[in-house]
Amino acid sequence: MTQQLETPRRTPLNRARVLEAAVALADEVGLEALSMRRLAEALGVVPMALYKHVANKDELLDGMVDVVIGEIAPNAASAGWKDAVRLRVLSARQALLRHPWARHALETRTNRTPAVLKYTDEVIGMFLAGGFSVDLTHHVMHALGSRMWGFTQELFDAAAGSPEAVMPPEVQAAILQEMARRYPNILEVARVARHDDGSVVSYGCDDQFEFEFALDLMLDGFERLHGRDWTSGRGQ
Amino acid sequence: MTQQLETPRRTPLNRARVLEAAVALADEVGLEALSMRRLAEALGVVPMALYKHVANKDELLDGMVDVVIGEIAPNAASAGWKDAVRLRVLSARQALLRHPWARHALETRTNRTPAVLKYTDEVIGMFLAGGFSVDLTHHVMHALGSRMWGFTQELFDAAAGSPEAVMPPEVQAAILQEMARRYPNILEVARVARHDDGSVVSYGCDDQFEFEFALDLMLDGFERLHGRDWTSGRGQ
DNA sequence: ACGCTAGGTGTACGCCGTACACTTGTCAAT
DNA sequence: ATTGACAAGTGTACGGCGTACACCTAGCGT
Repeated sequence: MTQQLETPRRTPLNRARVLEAAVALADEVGLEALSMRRLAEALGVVPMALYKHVANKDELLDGMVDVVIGEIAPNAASAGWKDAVRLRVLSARQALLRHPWARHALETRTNRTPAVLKYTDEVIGMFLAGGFSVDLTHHVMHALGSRMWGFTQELFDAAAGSPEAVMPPEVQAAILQEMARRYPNILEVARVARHDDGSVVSYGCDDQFEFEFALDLMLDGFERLHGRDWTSGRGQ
Repeated sequence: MTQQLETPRRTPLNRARVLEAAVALADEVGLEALSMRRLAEALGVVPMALYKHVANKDELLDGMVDVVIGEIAPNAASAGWKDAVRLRVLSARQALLRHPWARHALETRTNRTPAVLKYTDEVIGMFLAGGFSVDLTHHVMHALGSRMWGFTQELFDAAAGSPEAVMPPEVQAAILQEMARRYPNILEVARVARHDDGSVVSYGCDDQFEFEFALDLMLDGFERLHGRDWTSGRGQ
């Protein structure tokens, strides 16, 4: 009776619901804080119940990646290969931006899930459809690398800014001075990247701009190679 | 007395020895298998002893990354920015290839250790010394991204090959056929990438070639932009 | 001779993933 | 109506993890 009130016979879990909840939880608390126990709790269920729907945590993560990839807009039949790839990659980027943990998950896993293969296959298909040789396409795909998914390492960002705001100003200034002495080039670049070049705060790169800059650089390079019928001399 | 025989007053640990041992252990067993407990055991010491030399595991990993970066050849005063960057990056690649776990560690950490900053600063310095504007250098560094460290995502590799060798041939063939149906483009590219186009085995991309291909593509792009005094219209 | 300190120890806590044995609710076949 | 197979969820337990905290102890400067 109490049971009837509290849990009116929960509609049973299934793999899709588990994955969906995992994605939502990861969105909320991050990938590191996502544990089987915590996910189970969020679903109002005991941890081991999850194992009836996913084999283990690795498989859960693979499934989560597949969910995100499923959000990438399908291939719009577009004019040329260049626009087609560009649009697709930028769409992938949007999907990955909605799920900040997905980037890391994609990097980490050994990813050969159907969704990953399907997306990869489609991107390759765009180059081939654009008249690229199989050989060039192969190298192009390597060069594209993770940019295919709409992300790049951000090893660089916030290298200088956001000094946690807790330090008294004179300490901040001292640190900045020390950094300027040791890493003058970083600071010079950071100063330009900062749109208002006044204070220490508000470091900001326009990530979208940077991403498109790099993507277009590559696509232009591909176009040039394709135009001159480049070949590696090792294909075929 | 027994103690004297077994442990003749071990020379005391220090941070450098801990990091060195951690690097060696990670080289041997991989990053996931590297635990504080296991590292302590390898050093013949109790786990908590490590905490006298590193603050915690994160700091240990940062230190390990610094060790690897320390192995990158110093900046050879070279003719032009292009060769200088090229050599430096390829040297970084060599260092990272010696320590397969380092790539992942670099991606994962929030890396602002002195070694990371120093290397970054030096790479930036090469572009500036080559006459690049600060603005262009900034975008170029973003575009370079993790390639600066000599690696790229290998999301692609071994996508088809190495079917674990345990399956009977007819199962392998069936799988291959199913893959050919669903992912025809991947398979076509993989077939060319495989140097002997005969059997299923021996999938092999020349990673070094692929890396240099992509690196040169970017460097050429940078050169072209620099040559025409490209500006983002947002710098300065 | 003494006490400070750096380096190493031992115990313990709360997390984690998950193996394994169990209950329970559902429904088809009898 | 009874049964029994099966899918879904439970409970307990194990070994591993990072690390807080109190403790010991050797060696050194005084």
